[in-house]
Amino acid sequence: MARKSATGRIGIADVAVKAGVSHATVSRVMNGNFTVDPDIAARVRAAAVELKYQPNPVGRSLALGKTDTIGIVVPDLANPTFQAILRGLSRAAAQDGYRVLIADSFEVSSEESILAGEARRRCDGLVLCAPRMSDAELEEIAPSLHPLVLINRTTSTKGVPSLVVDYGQGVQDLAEHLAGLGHTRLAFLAGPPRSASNALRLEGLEAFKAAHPEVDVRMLEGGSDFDTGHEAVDAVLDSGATGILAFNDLVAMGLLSGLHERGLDIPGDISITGFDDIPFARYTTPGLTTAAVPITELGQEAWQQLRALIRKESTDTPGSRYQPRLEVRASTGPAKK
Amino acid sequence: MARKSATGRIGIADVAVKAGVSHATVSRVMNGNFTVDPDIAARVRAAAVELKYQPNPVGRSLALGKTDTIGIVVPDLANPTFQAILRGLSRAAAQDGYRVLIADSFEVSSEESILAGEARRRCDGLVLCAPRMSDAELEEIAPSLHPLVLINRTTSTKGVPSLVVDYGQGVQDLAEHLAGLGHTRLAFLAGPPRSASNALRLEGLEAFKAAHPEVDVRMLEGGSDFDTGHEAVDAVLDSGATGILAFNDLVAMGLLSGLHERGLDIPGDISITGFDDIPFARYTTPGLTTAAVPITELGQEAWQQLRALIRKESTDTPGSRYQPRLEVRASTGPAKK
DNA sequence: TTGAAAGCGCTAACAT
DNA sequence: ATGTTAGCGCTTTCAA
Repeated sequence: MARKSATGRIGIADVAVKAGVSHATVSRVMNGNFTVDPDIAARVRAAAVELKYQPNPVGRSLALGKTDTIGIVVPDLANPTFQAILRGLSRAAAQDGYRVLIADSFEVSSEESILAGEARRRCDGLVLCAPRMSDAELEEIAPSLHPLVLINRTTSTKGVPSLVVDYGQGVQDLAEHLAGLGHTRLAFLAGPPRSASNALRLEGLEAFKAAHPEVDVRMLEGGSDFDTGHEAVDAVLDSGATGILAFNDLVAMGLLSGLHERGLDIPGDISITGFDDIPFARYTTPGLTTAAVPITELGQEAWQQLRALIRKESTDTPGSRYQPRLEVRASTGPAKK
Repeated sequence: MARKSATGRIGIADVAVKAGVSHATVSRVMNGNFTVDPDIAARVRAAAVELKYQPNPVGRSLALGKTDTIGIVVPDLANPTFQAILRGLSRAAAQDGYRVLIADSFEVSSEESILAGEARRRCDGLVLCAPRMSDAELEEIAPSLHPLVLINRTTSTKGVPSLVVDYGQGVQDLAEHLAGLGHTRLAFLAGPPRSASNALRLEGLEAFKAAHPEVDVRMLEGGSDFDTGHEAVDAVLDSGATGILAFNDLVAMGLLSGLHERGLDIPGDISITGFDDIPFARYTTPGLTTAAVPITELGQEAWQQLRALIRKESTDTPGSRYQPRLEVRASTGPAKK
């Protein structure tokens, strides 16, 4: 047996012995260094194949100071939006030979900075997805997280690109759509209080209210998942609103289900809008009117930005802004007279 | 500034200098070794805090021979089933201080063993999710992947627990349900050819056919995603079947949508069943009859098994078998006369 | 072209 | 109780 190293696995030393060279030479061959004599290189390669030798990435990482891994921290892995971002990120990173380490904060904002720090130390860069932490906290830890890319959040820290979706515009478009259908009493079923994208939606609604003083817009507390919508039925009915802007598609779907259980007709009695246009939004009953966000692209773009930072190529890219697209389906209709 | 180490980050040596002790003592303090004098320990801790020192996990991993990270390789990160498994796994592992590295093979079976090997080398253990590779290949690489847990796949290699869903029984239950509604012409819209869970479904259908010679069961080629179902409309109509067993919920939803576009009534004209009971299955039009799989539990259980292997606690756990539960909704109804 | 040796940041056995 | 030293597995200077 050729198992010599302490870990019990085949190490570079085993190959060196088998090929009758120093481990430095094995390293050169494994890394495609052409200063090695072809014959010796062949011998080394043969030995490596025979022993099924694969370099230990941890040793490599320590020597090279890089891990070829990036981290992503998300508030909730159950959320299709974050799943899509993760997918886009993973796919793009894989094409450049990078792997992705995930960290789910389960919406516990106090855990985020710890998770982010831990993930970052194991990785070459980090994507922070819709962090719930305060601006102050974000600003404090951002420098120690560099290279860092932010999604749906901005910071004044230099060199941290932000990819943000213009939720404010999206929600305005949806509200305009409802107003255009004759709705004069709207209600916004809000998202997690610490969510920056929720704050952007609120800003958008303020702009809408300013432009449409004739429309009454109520604010309802909420969350980001299906249950939130389902549990909001009473609050929605009490509000007397005929057009409901749900925080996102999941909340809208929960609400839809809850209202159906009460025997209400959508959109006959009440119109509902979502946000995100997750793949399932078109298969609800009725299909969900929503604002479509090119979310997988966002994950890909996050990698592009992060890669540039890792390669120290850019310091000047502030990030990108994405415009949602109004997607009208059957969950919205004319207001009841 | 206290930045001495080559990487530019604060290292154990910086803390040692600041506290006026050796780096070994710093290591002891950081690892909670009580043989250190309380006063000195306090001094070290103060220095660590002041310098914002955090041990480098790569150095630690190399010294300890463990990474506190596990890997998971999935055939398709866009598939809600694998997302749910990932979520359950990540959540359970996080509670024990482990992180998860993901690898998406994008249904390219030839990539799987490479991805698995790479992931495994960076991690302390691996979860291989519904691998598409051949039995021979799986058996060949399984030993080098240990500690390894398999999901929806079995192998004869010893010490590799398998968590499998009894898709055969589930599909039988669904077929029985359709037969009970009077359907005598069924069609199975199959999954990816290399999918072991597809093979299990086929076995289940054989058992069903043996028990119900009066029922005709056609086999249709397919896949695992929404598009597969959508594109199968012609094949489904040509088959003349009135009861369609889709490979999973996604395929069923795609088919549902395609049939609606052709003006067919579900379940009036054709009954459809899915598989998995993903969260969205109840929000389609009509709600999808399906076989519910406790998928998040599966991810959790995968971690329990993997943890036992990592801790070398078990060699005798063969794994677990999960029974799907028939979930009757509105997408199935009496056969047309 | 190759080997010896240093070093990546850390832990742990050993010595004091 | 603490410091010195030897690894962990690898890459990379520096000599030869």
